[in-house]
Amino acid sequence: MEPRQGAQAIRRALAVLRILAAGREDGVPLAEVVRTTGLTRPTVHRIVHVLIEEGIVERHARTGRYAIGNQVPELALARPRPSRLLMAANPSLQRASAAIGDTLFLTVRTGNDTLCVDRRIGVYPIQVLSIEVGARRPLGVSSAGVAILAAMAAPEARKIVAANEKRFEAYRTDVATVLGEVTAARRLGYGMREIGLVQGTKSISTWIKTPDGQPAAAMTVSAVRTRLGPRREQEVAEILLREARIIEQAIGG
Amino acid sequence: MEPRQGAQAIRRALAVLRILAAGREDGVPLAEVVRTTGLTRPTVHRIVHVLIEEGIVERHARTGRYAIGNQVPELALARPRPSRLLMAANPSLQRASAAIGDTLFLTVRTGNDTLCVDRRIGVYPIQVLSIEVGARRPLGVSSAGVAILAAMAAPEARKIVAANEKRFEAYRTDVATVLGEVTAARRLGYGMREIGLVQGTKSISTWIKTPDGQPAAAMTVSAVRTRLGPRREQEVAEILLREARIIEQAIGG
DNA sequence: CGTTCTTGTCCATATTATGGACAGAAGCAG
DNA sequence: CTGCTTCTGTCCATAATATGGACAAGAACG
Repeated sequence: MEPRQGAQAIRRALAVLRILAAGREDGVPLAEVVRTTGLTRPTVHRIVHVLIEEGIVERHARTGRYAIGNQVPELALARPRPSRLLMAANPSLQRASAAIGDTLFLTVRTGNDTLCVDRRIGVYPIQVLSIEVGARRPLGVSSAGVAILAAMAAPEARKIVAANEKRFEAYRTDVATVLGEVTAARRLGYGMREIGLVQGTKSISTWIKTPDGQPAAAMTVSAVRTRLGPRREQEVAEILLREARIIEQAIGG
Repeated sequence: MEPRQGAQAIRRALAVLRILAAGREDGVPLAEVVRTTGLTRPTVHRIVHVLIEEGIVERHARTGRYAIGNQVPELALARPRPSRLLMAANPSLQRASAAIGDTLFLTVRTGNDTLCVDRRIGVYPIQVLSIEVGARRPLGVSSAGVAILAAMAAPEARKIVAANEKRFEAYRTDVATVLGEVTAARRLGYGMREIGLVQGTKSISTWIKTPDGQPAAAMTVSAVRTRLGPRREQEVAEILLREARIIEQAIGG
């Protein structure tokens, strides 16, 4: 049912946009877009430059990198802000942040990516602030991504991981490792990474499902590893799991 | 130099998105998109449904209308928030709002549209709140649009107004009327509408130019007409003009 | 129960997007 | 300087893609 045809160019343009979005403000060089999308260079070049003319993409004068343009947030203003999820999650994030004291993230799934949409800084003096709101990563490379994959049907998770294969090497991981972590997360009931994307950090993530059973988001605690021994890991996971269920209720009702 | 070819479909998809954006949360029926874009119905239908599959557009179950989807704000997160302009304008808006007491709007130009990006409610008990952040109109139908057109080179303004012709009738105006108001605004030094989009209101707008002389935004005061007699109009215009120059400095430096 | 509005689908056609091949620019090593 | 590698940009014959006329069916209205 999915593949409606007659719009290859539009789909490709969107694929390019998603890669550019992963580059945030700094953007992405053309060659990297070519590599990660698998399109040919003339095609990417054409798409990107048309999007520049349309104001959807910008090019940084100094670096030559391509980035999401002004007009995207302008289009986004058409939607109500803040989103349903952000409103529903707000009280839980506040409670959990107060109870745990380490940095808390809310991450959504968008296509084959995870996207950080909220961050709460805790009271403990050492905070892991590497991930900012807007950070976008291939599903699978962060503990949030692993949690979200773990909450999906195994075949779908495998499909996404396979689709992201080309992008994994930039994060020094691969399909097999990711699938291993996903399996582990299914057993545990939550996602976990002993070695976070930043050296010396550890992360714990619970998934949040929509009423129809699809995982839509993950709630993550990141801290320096020594703060998250086995005992505290258990405590933190319990808080996250409890709040995740509350958020699910808030979305559903 | 402008028209790079080989991406008709992408340009068309973006034209559709801009129309959908004008529909805000409620969205726009397909037939209206067809009318205002001038594309054929099969083409619009195909584009819109591909965009739905991609998560860029949503369809409201009850009404069948099409609206900007979840994924647009997600892509927008790639950019730093708030924007340069919003930061630069913030102190001026605060000062002007305090000094004037009526509702104040900051409106940018985006393509052939005006887009309200900030609104400040004043202290006076009767406020004109019809325009919300995110409201999008064809350039020319609001006093902000007239001001922005007045700040551009006349031929370019005429071109934009001509391009918007099809959309004017929905706002009960036409090309000749708009061009007349633009000429009047050039003489006055600011845009003005005795009859606002809402009955009984009056609006005054000053333009804000980027360092290269292109108008990028407008600052508008809207109030019930009786609040804006000739004398007060003069006062308000002076405040707006002063603050507009300050914002231009802040953008330039 | 015709009239007019809407949305959705088909498919032959030609317009459009594609990508191989070529080329220049910038960085680096010897 | 020259050769090597990496990047970005352009051309154009070709194949594949997007197009839109025609048809259809549902919804709202009088």
